[in-house]
Amino acid sequence: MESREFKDFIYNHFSKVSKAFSSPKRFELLDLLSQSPKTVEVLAKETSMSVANTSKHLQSLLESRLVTFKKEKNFIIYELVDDSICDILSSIKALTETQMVEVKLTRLDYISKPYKIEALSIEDLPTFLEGEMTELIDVRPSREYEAGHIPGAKSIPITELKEMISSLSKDKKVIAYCRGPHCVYATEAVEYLKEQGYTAYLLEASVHDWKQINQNN
Amino acid sequence: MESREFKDFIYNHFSKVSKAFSSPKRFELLDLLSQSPKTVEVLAKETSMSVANTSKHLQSLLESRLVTFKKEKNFIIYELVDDSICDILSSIKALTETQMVEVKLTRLDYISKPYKIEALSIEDLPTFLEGEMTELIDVRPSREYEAGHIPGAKSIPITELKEMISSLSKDKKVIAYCRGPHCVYATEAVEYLKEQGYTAYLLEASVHDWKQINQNN
DNA sequence: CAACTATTCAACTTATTAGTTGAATTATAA
DNA sequence: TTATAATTCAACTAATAAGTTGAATAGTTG
Repeated sequence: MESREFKDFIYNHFSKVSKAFSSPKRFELLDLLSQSPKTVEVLAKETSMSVANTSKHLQSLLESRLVTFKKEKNFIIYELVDDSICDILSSIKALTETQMVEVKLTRLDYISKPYKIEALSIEDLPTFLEGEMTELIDVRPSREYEAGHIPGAKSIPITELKEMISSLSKDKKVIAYCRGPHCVYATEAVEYLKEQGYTAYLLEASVHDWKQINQNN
Repeated sequence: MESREFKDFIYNHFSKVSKAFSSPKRFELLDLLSQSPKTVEVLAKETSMSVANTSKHLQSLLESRLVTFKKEKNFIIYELVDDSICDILSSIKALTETQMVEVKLTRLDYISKPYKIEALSIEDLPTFLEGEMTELIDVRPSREYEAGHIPGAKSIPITELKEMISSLSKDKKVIAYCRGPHCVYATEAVEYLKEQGYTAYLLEASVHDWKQINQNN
């Protein structure tokens, strides 16, 4: 094997894996799967794609070995093969925000709502949680909560916030988090909580961010 | 702005950055630039592309803001905008090797040569360097050495190894490194040194790997 | 200024990709 | 076994990307 042939071979493979991230919808699929395993149907609904097209994307992700699936009843449940994919997703997101300022601005703009929302970073969390006067809530779908959550967090899916709000005490500060800074569930939750007279904060971090920082303990 | 519209906007941008990595030649360009800034001509030669095509790829990298350039005389020198790009490159390489076994096998196969070569990992390095009986050599082009190298390493570009070999003592163990495990310069160097009767080892790591491990000191 | 060099642009061909729709497959449950 | 629900396949269209060649531009040096 010639040197050039060898290089072409390996760079072809590197780029094949990179291609998995290079379509907006496929990136979104991987991002959703980084929260928890999901069925084709759920993925199609969340990404606003046809089921057929979702399936096709999943096939291509299978081919580049970034996802696997398991069967359960007559559902096929897809999941990421490796946690390092989450790291790659978040490095690319971070790079995008630093290099393409418009993305950061759009996000901040989209998140700023009539009620001023105060955002905490993951480093602030421990000090906030000290003392019993705060409550941490995870507003993602319950499946994602079950697949992994920040210790001490209570599951209140955004879809059920209205019904479950009474379980939260107005004497406590409420901290809401969701899939990460590019997901709007937590923003919506904080907005609603403030409207209802709660003291609420946004945690701008994902479970994955939390894990990365706390992997040593 | 609607929720779907917002998602489409940000995922479009994430994928735009990812697209930079998704062509084999562009990945190779980024990989070369991760070693040191380079001119269009050098990049074209190293990747076996026409200058026009190289330029076009560089334009697209400029557009996705992964590279910048500076002018020097009538040369245009491209460089990466951010060190985090190196991290992304190496995560993708690592993921590719774990998921696509054929890549790892091909690399190991390509590297195995008539002379059995012993490969050291970056963690082994400090113990090997203790005592004055080893010599660490950097066999990349001198420009890349100048842009950054492992402390204590001596620059002996692979192209000049024949002439410079006399500067190495046969009483010392020689450790050679290059751009990383997917670059063959160090392998070729070790092979040649062994033929000439030296005790030589391959360091399977890049300067970037070294920096990552030693960033705290 | 003229000659030269490095780089980019423009026009074009070929190949690849995203997405649609409707039919086919597969597994479960009645 | 049949009906049903989940998923995939196949055929097609429209859009995008990679690469080639040759001309254009811009900056340097004699």
